[in-house]
Amino acid sequence: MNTNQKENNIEIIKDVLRQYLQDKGFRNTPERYTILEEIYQLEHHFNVDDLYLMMIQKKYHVSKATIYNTIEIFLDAGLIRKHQFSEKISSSASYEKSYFDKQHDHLVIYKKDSDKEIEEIIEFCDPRIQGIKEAIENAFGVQIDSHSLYFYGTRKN
Amino acid sequence: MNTNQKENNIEIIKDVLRQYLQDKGFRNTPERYTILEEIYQLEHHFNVDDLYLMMIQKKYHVSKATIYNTIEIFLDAGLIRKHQFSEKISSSASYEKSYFDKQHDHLVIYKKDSDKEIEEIIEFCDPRIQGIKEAIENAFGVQIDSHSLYFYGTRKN
DNA sequence: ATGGATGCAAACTGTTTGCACTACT
DNA sequence: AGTAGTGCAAACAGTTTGCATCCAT
Repeated sequence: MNTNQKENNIEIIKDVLRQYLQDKGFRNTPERYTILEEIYQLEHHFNVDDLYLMMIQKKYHVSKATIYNTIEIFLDAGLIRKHQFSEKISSSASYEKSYFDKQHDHLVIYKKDSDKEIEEIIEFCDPRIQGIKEAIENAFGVQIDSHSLYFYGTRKN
Repeated sequence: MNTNQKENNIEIIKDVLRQYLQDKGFRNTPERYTILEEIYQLEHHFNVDDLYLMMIQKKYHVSKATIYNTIEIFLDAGLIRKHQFSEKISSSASYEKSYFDKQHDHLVIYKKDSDKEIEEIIEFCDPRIQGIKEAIENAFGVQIDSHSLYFYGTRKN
């Protein structure tokens, strides 16, 4: 993807946000667009602190409260996804931009003999999960809106 | 399952713990067995606070620190499993006894229009997940030790 | 007797909240 | 002008940690 396409994509994304804010009757604050831009420049997962520090470095004036608030909005708008990679409950949530990606799941690879230190996170997409989803919907009479699937393992030597 | 079988099961479980503690060179403290008994009397998911309050009510003298410590041991011994049902990161972890169960996954049903208030948690077991697991193992050259799969949805009306 | 395990309380961390101020609409 | 949204700091909740004491080995 070249630079022009990226710039173009950012505009699309901003339009999505603009539309969403309008539909919900929320305000068009500059902070929301700035945070969105930052997120869509990231290629990998990030957490709130990463994002906050990045923005401080770039001399943007945003508070963590606003980042948390904004992230809620982006989640609801479908612009980002939330993950909890570490099994440690007190570790922070991770996020990733989601608008241009298809839904995918994650393989968490731990370092060997390291008590759950994460070595790498690989994304994958197996269509069979759709079959399971439909089976569950039928079996229990529910409408499934989302799922999360994580595999945890270590590298074979 | 009748009462005799249950009592029998508890003895089996205690033996598993005894063996585990011995193998690891950990001590046979009464607290560990008491907490194990309490957990294995529970039919549903529980969190640390539930367990702590239950034990206080029954006049056992255990601290939360010990419960947290003990739960780590039980997890490692495979006697319990850990879950994070709520997508809210700051909500507590849930646990369940695991020794006699087969691995299963969870369907989290939210109350309609309730911003993620949980109505019910249903367990299911779809063998297709094994196929996905094996595909991932082969595709990425990893050994998968565990997985977690959650579906999130609402009841159909 | 020795040091692993416990109880207690204080510390910690990620997230949430209250409040005064700002700036969209 | 009115109020949603912001920044800041304090509060919060679940979990972890430090330390004195206890007890399994």
